[in-house]
Amino acid sequence: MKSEPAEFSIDDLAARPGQIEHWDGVRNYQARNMIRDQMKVGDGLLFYHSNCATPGIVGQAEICREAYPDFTAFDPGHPHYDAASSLESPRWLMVDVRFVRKFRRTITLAELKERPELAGLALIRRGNRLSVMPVTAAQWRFILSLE
DNA sequence: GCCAACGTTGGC
DNA sequence: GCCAACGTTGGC
Repeated sequence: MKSEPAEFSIDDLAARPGQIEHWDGVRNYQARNMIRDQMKVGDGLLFYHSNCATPGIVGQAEICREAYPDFTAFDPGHPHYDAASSLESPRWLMVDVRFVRKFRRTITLAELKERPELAGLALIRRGNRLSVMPVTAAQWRFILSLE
């Protein structure tokens, strides 16, 4: 799962009460469907810092609440407001995530790209800008071994 | 700041 | 349904 560290970093997550935060702001249908259909309590996730000096994977968290309406879409004053989403028929969903650990170092995007074992990783496939992407068990293990 | 690679919008 | 215009993402 991607986040711009200037907006919300892994350190921000670690500093939250209970080290839990709702993952709001996903406004892409493909990403929403993954949130809705695939994320289960206890699933691990890799926390990726995007749009920053050193983009890369910085740590690990886990899903602690399954999909529910993204309430930031209901607030006209919120940057993620969407008039087409309502309490009765919510268009956008989010999960809650819990901090697990921060890596000793950032596993950089450049490094991920040069590893043949990760050639199929959704994150590095051309043009993939989704904020939420799947990781296979083998990719997961390999990425953790890089730390 | 540039620009590729998207996704969305809306006229037709 | 097509597609041009536009907006966004995000690496570099």
